[in-house]
Amino acid sequence: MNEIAIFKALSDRNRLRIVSALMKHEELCAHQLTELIQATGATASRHMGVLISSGLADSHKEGRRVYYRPCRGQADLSVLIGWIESRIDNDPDAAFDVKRLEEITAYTPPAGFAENNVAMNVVKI
Amino acid sequence: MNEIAIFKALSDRNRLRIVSALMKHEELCAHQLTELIQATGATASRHMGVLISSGLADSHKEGRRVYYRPCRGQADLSVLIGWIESRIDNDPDAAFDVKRLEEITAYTPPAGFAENNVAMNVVKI
DNA sequence: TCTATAATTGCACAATTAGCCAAATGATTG
DNA sequence: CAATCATTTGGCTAATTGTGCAATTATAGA
Repeated sequence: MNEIAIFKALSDRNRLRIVSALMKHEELCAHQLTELIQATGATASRHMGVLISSGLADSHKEGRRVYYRPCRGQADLSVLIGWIESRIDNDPDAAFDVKRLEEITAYTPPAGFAENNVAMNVVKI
Repeated sequence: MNEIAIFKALSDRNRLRIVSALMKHEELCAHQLTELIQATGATASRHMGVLISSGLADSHKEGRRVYYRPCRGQADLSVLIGWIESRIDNDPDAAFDVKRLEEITAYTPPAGFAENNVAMNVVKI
């Protein structure tokens, strides 16, 4: 709907990392995204709010977790998403995120075991 | 090169108007862009600086005027530009700008006649 | 119900940004 | 040269934004 809101949403490094992550994994919970960008849950939550209100992501709640997905429903966005994807593929920083995200998602702890989440012990950047 | 800089550049209403204008006219001078966005020359100049350093526009000087062009050279950008174009086509606000830009370019005054530029007397929004 | 976990919201703060005015820089013409 | 025009840059302000901490809401389990 609003191009400016979309560009604004994509113009922050952490939000762009999140969008890229969602393009690869189709579904990630707030906690995983928080780990990815290495910020507080509050910050990640606010970033997700921006992505949702610009139409770039959707969320749904399952138990006490909130899961996010890319908003692929909108055909309008597919060209833009495709462009980002092609750029990301040549970006070494993004490659590092992809690897890290695999570690994060490899062991997604059941609710209530965040402290034992091995992904949390991965070296911080 | 840098997606974030590109999105940041595009996330401002006036810069998006300028980019859209450059897509339609291929070459516009600073004064024309200043009129389009109805700001001071200083403001327009800074916007152009952002667009140039993000790789979205080029400039070249002719006499005392500076002309700007979309940076179509980069094949990387064509998909993104195409997406913007398709969105703009359905935007009534953008349609108004197109009309107005035709008035502005209809009579491009020779250097030294800015005060008599009929386009300057067009109703301000 | 009480406790632990997950996410969001209120508040504060630092950093960035869009905008203007005024001064400076370039370029043309008398 | 001096004057004029076109654009850029310096300095400032108001508004926005990204972030963390602390408090709050919501959910699940003992």
